[in-house]
Amino acid sequence: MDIVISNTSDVPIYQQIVDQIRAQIIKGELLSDTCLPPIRTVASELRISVITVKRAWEELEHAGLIYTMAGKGCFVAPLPPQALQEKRSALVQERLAGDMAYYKSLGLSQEEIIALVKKNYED
Amino acid sequence: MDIVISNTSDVPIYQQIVDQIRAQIIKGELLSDTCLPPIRTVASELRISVITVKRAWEELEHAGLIYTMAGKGCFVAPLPPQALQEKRSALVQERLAGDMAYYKSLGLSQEEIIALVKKNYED
Amino acid sequence: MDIVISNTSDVPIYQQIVDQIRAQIIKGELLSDTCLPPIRTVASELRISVITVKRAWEELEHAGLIYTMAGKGCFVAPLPPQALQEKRSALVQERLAGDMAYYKSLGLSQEEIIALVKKNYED
Amino acid sequence: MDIVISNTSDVPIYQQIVDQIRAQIIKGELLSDTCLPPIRTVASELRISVITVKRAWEELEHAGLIYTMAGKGCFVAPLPPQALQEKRSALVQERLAGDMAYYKSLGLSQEEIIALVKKNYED
DNA sequence: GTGGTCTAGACCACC
DNA sequence: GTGGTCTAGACCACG
Repeated sequence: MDIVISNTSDVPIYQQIVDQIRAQIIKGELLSDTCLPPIRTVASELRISVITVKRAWEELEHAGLIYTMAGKGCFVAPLPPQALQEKRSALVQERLAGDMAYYKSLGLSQEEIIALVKKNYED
Repeated sequence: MDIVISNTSDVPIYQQIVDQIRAQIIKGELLSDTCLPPIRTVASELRISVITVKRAWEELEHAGLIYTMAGKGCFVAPLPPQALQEKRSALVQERLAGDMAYYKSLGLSQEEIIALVKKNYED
Repeated sequence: MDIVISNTSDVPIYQQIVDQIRAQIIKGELLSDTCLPPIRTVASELRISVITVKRAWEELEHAGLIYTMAGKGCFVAPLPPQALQEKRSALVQERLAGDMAYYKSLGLSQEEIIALVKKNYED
Repeated sequence: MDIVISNTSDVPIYQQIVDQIRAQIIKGELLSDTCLPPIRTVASELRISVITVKRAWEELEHAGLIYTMAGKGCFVAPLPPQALQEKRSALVQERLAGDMAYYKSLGLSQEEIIALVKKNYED
């Protein structure tokens, strides 16, 4: 598990975990039916509460990205590449809408946004 | 005052107000030393508590965008265009950093992001 | 009348006026029985409300520094030099107590305070 | 928490709290990453509203002296001694300017002020 | 358990 | 009329 969390961020810890696991699944870094580590292990490695990890796992299960087998553990859901692409698009689209509204509210033109993207993408 | 708030948004009401007033000041729609409407008026128009409006006004004052004259009202701070530009850039830069990190974590290339911006800017 | 007021200060305008007139009387710059200018004149010169000036005059009268003759105007009270000295001492003493408490609460030694006074007196 | 508040003072309660906590941090009596007591606890001990304590905490956070971890509590910010010194100097300098202006307006010489400081420091 | 937000209502000081 | 402060109480999210 490659997860990095920030205690000072305003994003809830469970959300940070969800975001990272989800991204790994969508990008194919976590393959179907791969077994996720036990929540206690993750909790101790990240030095956070088991409850928080459980909350993240629940969100992922609810999103259909993982499934639970009682007593055995949690596994990456068997999703076809197409389904992963759709989920990715949905996430991107959702975020993009808010972003465009924000930048436009500050008076940025399309060209300015693109210029900024080019300038800041590598950081 | 052109303010629109959403009770269902996960963004706090006072923050929505801050964002909109700030944008109007930065874009020059609200000129220096313009008197803002009394907090009670705004509160009744938006059908929210006076306290919530006051909270927004406080944030704006703390950010140096407005100043208060007790007993008289609140006014747009006299900021030179350059200062407004700097504030705008700071806001954009701050948001952009998080955005780029998010899109890159989902595996989007620079070209994909730009294509999406072009496609969704007008909505 | 040599009065300068600041609208942005957190000190109430009427208080600013009181402070300055009081200082002038105590220092002997305004002599006994001198007639103060009409409140309307002061108000228009300072571009403030008549009510505010009246409030200041009331405070000064209450402090025994001026007296009012209905229909004629307000005059500097005839106070012996000794009384003025006492008032000055009282004002100084009152302020000094708060100041010492503040500086001590921040951990400044007597020597540090004196050094700062020497350094900043001329500004 | 060593906090003493006065209901009769003209200084707002939340400001009294801010002043005292700030002084304790600046003087090193509250060390970095120390967990402050929950706002509800402080409120009940001081017999004031939770809101008032929260207001004080907010000011301290805005000043960079403490940081908040939602759901966990508030902690003293990890500031190097140098930063604390700078904050102390800033506070002192700000107050000193007003003090010097006040004393000079009453006609006190530098020597008189120093004499008064020596005389009243111990009280 | 913690803090974050919002509400309704009150009292005060200043203009 | 204005804003400044404080109160009591509620609901929510996070851990």
